[in-house]
Amino acid sequence: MSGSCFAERLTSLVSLTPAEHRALERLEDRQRNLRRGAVLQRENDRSNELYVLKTGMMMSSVLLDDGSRQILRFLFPGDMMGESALVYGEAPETLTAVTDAVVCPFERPAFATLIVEHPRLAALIMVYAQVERVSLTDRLASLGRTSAKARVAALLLELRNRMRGLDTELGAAFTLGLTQEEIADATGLTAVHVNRMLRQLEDERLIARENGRVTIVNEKQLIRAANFVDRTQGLDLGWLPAAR
Amino acid sequence: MSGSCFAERLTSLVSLTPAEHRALERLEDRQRNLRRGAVLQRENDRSNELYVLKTGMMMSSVLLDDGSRQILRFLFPGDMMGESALVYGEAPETLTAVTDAVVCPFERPAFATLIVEHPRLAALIMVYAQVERVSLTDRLASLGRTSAKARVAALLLELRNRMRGLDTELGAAFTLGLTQEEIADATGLTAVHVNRMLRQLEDERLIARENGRVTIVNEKQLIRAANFVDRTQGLDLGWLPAAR
DNA sequence: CGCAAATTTGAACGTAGTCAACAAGTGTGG
DNA sequence: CCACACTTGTTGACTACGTTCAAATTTGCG
Repeated sequence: MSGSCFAERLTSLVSLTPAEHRALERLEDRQRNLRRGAVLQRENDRSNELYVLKTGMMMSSVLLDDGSRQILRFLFPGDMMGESALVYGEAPETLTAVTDAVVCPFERPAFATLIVEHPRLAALIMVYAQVERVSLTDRLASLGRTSAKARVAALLLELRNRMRGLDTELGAAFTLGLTQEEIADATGLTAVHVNRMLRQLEDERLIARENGRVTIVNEKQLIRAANFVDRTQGLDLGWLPAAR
Repeated sequence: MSGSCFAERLTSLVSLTPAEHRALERLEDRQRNLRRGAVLQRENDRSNELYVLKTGMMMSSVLLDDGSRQILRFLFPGDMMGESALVYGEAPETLTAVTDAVVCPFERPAFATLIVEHPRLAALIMVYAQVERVSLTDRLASLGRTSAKARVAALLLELRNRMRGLDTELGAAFTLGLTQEEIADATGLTAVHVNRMLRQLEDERLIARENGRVTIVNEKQLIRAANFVDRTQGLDLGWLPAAR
């Protein structure tokens, strides 16, 4: 087993060569611990580093000038963060720890070296960027064209599926780890309305709740209510270049 | 001047070597013409090809099962399309010609060859993927957290800026080339309400309209009304690997 | 235990959607 | 050349989904 979280993520798609493992481990030779609520990168601040999330959950968000917040994405162990440092001198988004977390920062030149020496890893990074892009477009369609109930249901399903990607034991019950206000900022709703939608989903026996724990009671119906599309199937990586 | 549209786009960031030019030209050795409304790639269809848009305007969209549509992105000459074929066996989105258009299709192995032989081009492709991702997150925040008026205003500004990227002569007036229904599907609104918002922007002297032509009358105020962030400034590509 | 944060619920309000009718523009075939 | 169908744009009246505001209750934490 490699010491690299990012490598571990990639091995779910292809098995890596020893040289590739070593290259990825170099990205994670430093660590930084974050407390819940800590800000790793702030919008409009100078940004030179990228990160791999090692443990915990984080989120990326933007703040509008009326003070409202839009959560763009939730991040889990093995996710790469802060790629916008590859493009923008100033960060376009804020990275915040949702739970206590451990991240591995690395510099842009290290990234450049990686893609020169390991073109297959470059390709795999592009693959993950695409997966993330499609997830963003699914959320865009959710915000643009579905009801409040559907958006909340879709978020629950997305988070459950992502958590199951890390812990295949995970069943129908899981701990959200988000406040209703955070759910609201992710779905483009108000906390009050999120509360009503959760209650409605509960009344309809699609989910159950105790404290922060959510149980998906009727997954089929929840998927329908959410307009949810599962993107974890049907990946096709036949075109990848040879490994080094 | 290179024959490649994509190369032309990249040269606005860095100047390319002759070898890089040649490599990009190979991606565009075939052409296909599309009529307005033609579908290049349909959601859930098998997808093996990628494309570079040569002339015209296209869009990518998804269809929800209640029949509503969300437009994800508008595409302009030099944009790469269909990158999801790098990941998914079935296309997650539909590609449609908004105007008559010319596209250059190429196969996934050609893409693999490109990034192996030209790591700096791989890096530049990642850079553009990031720019596109940030544009998507801006739209996500727009749909999630801003008013109908702001969303319409933001779309007008975004399209104008993208068109100006191609034609630096372009002033305050430009031809939208979209129906109000298409604006609605891009902003998550109804065509009726888009009409009202355009009228309101006109009544407030932020824009003017005759036929399909829009003139930005008061850009400063329009930017404020739209909560618009211009991302064309502040790019930083100092980390790029050496060219081959 | 005591306090702050988070959740829950109700009532009133407002933004955007729905439905319907009409006008203007566009292309087609008789 | 005009009649016709069809798409797009425009406007009004009504509806409904989600927001706002306020207050009570529960939960978690020092």
